[in-house]
Amino acid sequence: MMHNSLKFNSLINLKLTQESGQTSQSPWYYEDSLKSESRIHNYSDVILLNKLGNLPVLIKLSQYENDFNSFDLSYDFLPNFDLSDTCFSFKEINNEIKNQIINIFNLDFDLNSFYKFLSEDEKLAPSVEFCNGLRLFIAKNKFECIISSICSANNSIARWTKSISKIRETWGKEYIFSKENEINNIFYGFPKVNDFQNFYIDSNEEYENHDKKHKIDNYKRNLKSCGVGYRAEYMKKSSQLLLNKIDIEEVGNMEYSEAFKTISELPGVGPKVADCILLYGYGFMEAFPSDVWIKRIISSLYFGGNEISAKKTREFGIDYFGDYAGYAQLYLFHFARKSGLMDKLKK
DNA sequence: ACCCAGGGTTGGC
DNA sequence: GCCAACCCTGGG
Repeated sequence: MMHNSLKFNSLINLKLTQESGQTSQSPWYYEDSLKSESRIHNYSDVILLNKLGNLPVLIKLSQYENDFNSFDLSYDFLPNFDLSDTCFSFKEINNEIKNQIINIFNLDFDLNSFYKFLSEDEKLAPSVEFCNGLRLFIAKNKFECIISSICSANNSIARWTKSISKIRETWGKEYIFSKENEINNIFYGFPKVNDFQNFYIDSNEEYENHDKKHKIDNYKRNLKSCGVGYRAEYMKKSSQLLLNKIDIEEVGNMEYSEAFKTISELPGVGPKVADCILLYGYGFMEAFPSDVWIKRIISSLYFGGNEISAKKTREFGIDYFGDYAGYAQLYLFHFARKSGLMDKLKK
């Protein structure tokens, strides 16, 4: 039972933010409910309070269908948790949860100033209405974001989201909360960098063991069983680098250009994926992930329909939008999807 | 069975 | 710097 609660007063459309297909993480568990004939959207997931000994907390966010100016949060601990066994206070826990939620949903970002900026550009102005309340959905786990972004390359949103969920369910730590009032009470974390070192990537590796039992065990450790295909090798090699060479946290302290160079060293990480990791994983607002769609949109809006390269698209975005580059990318992508502009550009 | 596309990356010239 | 080849899976 969720008895602890917090309230947030910020402009945000939770549903839109959760469902906008951002690459940082799979959407949280969704269910809707009714309260005096008003519909409520509820999203839940587990977050780890890393400043409080990685204490796992089940978070549930609730927002009325038509209220984009506030949402409620309630949370719960694992059944065997006893606060008096720890040295933490409720106040500390509340603060830490609040900080993480502010970070994940980028609540410190001034949306209204951004909307003013968009409105002053007639090409961007229409996106405000389509995307009202859309915010960045920043990863709560940077490593997950890196793997998830590698998985997204040359893949479809539906497929890579499914793969990531499967990775979590297969190797992630399981958290089982009490079932009272909650439809879903089982959640999974994301496997650690260390876990990835033991994964197989090649199906031939399974047959090195003649024992049938081992074969099954090995299959369970084969990344490809999660449908990631050839990206398995990238994931494994990248996690080796993240263990031995590149410090995940350190990248966050770098200047954007240095961070871009560093994260690009990972196999399977090209310019587009690097920018996704930096934007959705680290919150580098000046990153401008340039994929085929953004390329087409920018070409159409700012280059008279003459298709420019992805590299040039990125340079244009960084240059033209500055610190709003990441948000501009998010809004343009979503606007193009929703408005039918994408279908038009495809032809 | 075949063909194609998916919010790209890699390695070749 | 450009372009083809390419790695897989799921849907038509």
